[in-house]
Amino acid sequence: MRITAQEKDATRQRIVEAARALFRQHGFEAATTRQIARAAGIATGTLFNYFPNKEDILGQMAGQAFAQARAVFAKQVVAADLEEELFALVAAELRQLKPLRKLMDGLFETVLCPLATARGDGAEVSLRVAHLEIVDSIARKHGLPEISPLALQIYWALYTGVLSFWASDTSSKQEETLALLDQSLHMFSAWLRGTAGTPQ
Amino acid sequence: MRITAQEKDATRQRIVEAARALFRQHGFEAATTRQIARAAGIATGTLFNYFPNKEDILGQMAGQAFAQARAVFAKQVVAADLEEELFALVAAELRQLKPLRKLMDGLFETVLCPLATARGDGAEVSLRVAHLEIVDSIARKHGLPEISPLALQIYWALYTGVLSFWASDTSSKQEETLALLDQSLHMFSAWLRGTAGTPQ
DNA sequence: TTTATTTTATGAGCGCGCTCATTTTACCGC
DNA sequence: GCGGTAAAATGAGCGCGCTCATAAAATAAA
Repeated sequence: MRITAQEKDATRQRIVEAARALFRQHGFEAATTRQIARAAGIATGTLFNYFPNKEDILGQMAGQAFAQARAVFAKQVVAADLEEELFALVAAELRQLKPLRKLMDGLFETVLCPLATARGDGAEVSLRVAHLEIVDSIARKHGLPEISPLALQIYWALYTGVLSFWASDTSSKQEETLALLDQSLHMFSAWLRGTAGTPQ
Repeated sequence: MRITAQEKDATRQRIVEAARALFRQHGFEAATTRQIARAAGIATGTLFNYFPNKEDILGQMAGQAFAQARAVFAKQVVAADLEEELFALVAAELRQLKPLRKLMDGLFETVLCPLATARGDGAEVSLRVAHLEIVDSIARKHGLPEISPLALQIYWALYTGVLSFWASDTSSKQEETLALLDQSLHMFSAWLRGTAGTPQ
């Protein structure tokens, strides 16, 4: 029973869309994998042939949003300095993630949790690594030598801090999140400039 | 069946000690509430008369460690500046938390997760609020006007970043964590000084 | 076409955290 | 002592995420 790649992808996407609807309606925790499977027209067990666990379904949705954000970001005008460009990057991500905002708690448990450092389970790492690679490339473009692992660690802490604040930011246009992001990046890039010359 | 407060406390502590042993032996996830209850000499259901959920048992253990750390910190010599004093505070916490280091993943899911901001479920908030209150009092003691909610948000992001890095820091004396803490606090306090005079 | 082989789908079943109707226990006034 | 009462303990049971032995389906070999 060999099946074409497109058929598999179609099923995967059916699962994701079924999950999207149920997550929106009931929330991440309350929506059950049995419901999702039923809505996607497959058996419960089959769902786990396509995704290793429930959280990775949400991870897939988030991954698509992040990919979209990167695409949007890639073709927009280059900002003047590092700080502004990082701001634009994260702002683009938030814009794409907006429909998933209320589901972010489901993502923080493993995919975006700061602990995602060293366990290397797959999706969680790829989201982190993918983002940090862009950050690194932006920094390089602005003439910074190389961002140390420690600096990336600090950046990631601030980044997840912004995301988690945003997840429960109910202000109309998320101005509070943008203020937090602005200040975080301001502090970070000032610190980066300050330690650029020092050894390590 | 009225029971004295000390009897309740004794049972609570028996549960915590049983859980401590089983968590250490099997890890947080693998140790089951049935095992813990059996080891503590009570029925499964009874356990949930003493703790609302499994994670709060670990939360209790962590809470005791944090309280101990605060006690140690309170009676040590005052550091010269804000940065050093915050460093001493967190270092004291890490020292007390050391036996729980491998269990930290169980704590990050809700108790220490950056999301703990606005949900206000109890233990998670009290750990956060308790720590931030000490930070605030230290800052005041060093003549800083008042730490804005935004600044506290940034501090908490950095703090949880340090804790989560530490949770999987296998270097012998956690030097890498201490370096991260040092740099994080250096950046934060420099930023604090820089924005102290500016309007918000 | 028939048989063998491999891939995919299936859903009963497992152990989990946790609940709740019921039973047991400790204390009161008499 | 002895019911009455309220607090606390109990464990069968629930629904969950997830597994895995089995069935079904698709291809390859004959």
